Amino acid sequence: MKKFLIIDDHVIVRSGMKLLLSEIYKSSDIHEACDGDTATQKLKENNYDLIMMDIQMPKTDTFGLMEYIHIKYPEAKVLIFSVNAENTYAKRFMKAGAYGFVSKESPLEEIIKAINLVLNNRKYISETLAYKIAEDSISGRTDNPFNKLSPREFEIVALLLNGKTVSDISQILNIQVSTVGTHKARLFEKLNVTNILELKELATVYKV
Amino acid sequence: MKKFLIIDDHVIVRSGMKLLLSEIYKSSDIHEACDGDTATQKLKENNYDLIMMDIQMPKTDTFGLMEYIHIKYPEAKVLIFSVNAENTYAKRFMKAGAYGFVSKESPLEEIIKAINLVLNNRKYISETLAYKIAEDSISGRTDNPFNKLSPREFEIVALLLNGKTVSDISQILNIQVSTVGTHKARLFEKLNVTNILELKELATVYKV
DNA sequence: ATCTTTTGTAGAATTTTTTCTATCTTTATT
DNA sequence: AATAAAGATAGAAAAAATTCTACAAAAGAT
Repeated sequence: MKKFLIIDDHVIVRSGMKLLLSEIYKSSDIHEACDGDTATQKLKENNYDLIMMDIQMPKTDTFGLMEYIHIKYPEAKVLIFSVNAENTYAKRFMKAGAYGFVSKESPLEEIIKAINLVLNNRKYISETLAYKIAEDSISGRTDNPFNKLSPREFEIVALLLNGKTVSDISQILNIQVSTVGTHKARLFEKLNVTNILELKELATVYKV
Repeated sequence: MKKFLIIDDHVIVRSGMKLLLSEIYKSSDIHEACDGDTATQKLKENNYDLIMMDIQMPKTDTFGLMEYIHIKYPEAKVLIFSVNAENTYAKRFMKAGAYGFVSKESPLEEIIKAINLVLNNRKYISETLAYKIAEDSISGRTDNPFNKLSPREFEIVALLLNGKTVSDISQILNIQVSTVGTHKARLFEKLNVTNILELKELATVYKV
């Protein structure tokens, strides 16, 4: 009897995922969480075989959640399930302990494959992503400027790109405004942009 | 026996929606389309009681599709089902002939309510959206929100959209920073945006 | 193993932006 | 013409963001 946790803010996506999981694993116990708080609550009370998580949720710092899960429950298997383009996010989440990364655009077979692999303790990334990562690491090249960012900086760009202000971010991340300011300045420097619109444009180009 | 068409590029969303519809209408015939081409194909071959459509799909001009459906099948009832913030898109789609607009973030009850209303030939929009639209039409119609701006405000949006800061603008226009600030606040209010990224998005939608 | 660089953090000072209130002008409305 | 609404402008106060400096911890390099 498998136990699943689905973390996603859209009720329809949760339903769809639930349906899919219950079709693959006839008798399974499937829980849902619509935000980070609910998720951590559920995690405290249960022991899941697989956690499916979206990385774009309004009130939740999903990268932080990923790290938290990985530290608190090192055995947990998290399969990231996202609408975002893989390239930039995937590597980071994998590094933070995720077991796999599938796009919501993926065909059903691929999603099923990913679920099965992860349940069997194997990591999953799509072929195209694997290729990209290999390519990057062979050429030692960071052609995507966002790869130059540190984890914290990346966390902050994501929030910035989401329209969050510096003080919003300082609250979300529980750090001082000046700290956010420093990160912001450094990341603008690294990305060679001077304002949020340029940042947005760059992010669009690199499908961040 | 109801006949439904779900147009969405995410297989999981389609599944979730399918599940939901089949739960409300026990015996129903539910078709899916993952893009505009498939959708028009399906529409040619079938007569649907309700069409559920996402407005954000990679390879599809969904606004064009909406207009096409409305012209070709004036009887068709389309319920827009979107992740986008309502304010910007909803009105345009409603004007183009949609019967309703729900956000994917909406709670289940609201989604169900919308589906039932539309099936009974009644239009549906959320209360907050209705309020916004009413407010708009009371104040100053002009469906392109940028037309609501005064000449000076328009001058300032243009500069803002160009990445200029408030103090840049005060210099360029030879007016006080606080004046620019006032204009900016008023124009954000009129356009119903809260930050520069939203402004940019709105400007893109309206090809400003 | 040691030195260097990068990263995460923040206090304090400074600069910039926002907000609030208010005045005068122009443009509608009756 | 009289009155009302909308627009352009700021001063002052308050809030937010940036910059500069600094330091400890982590990661990399030699």
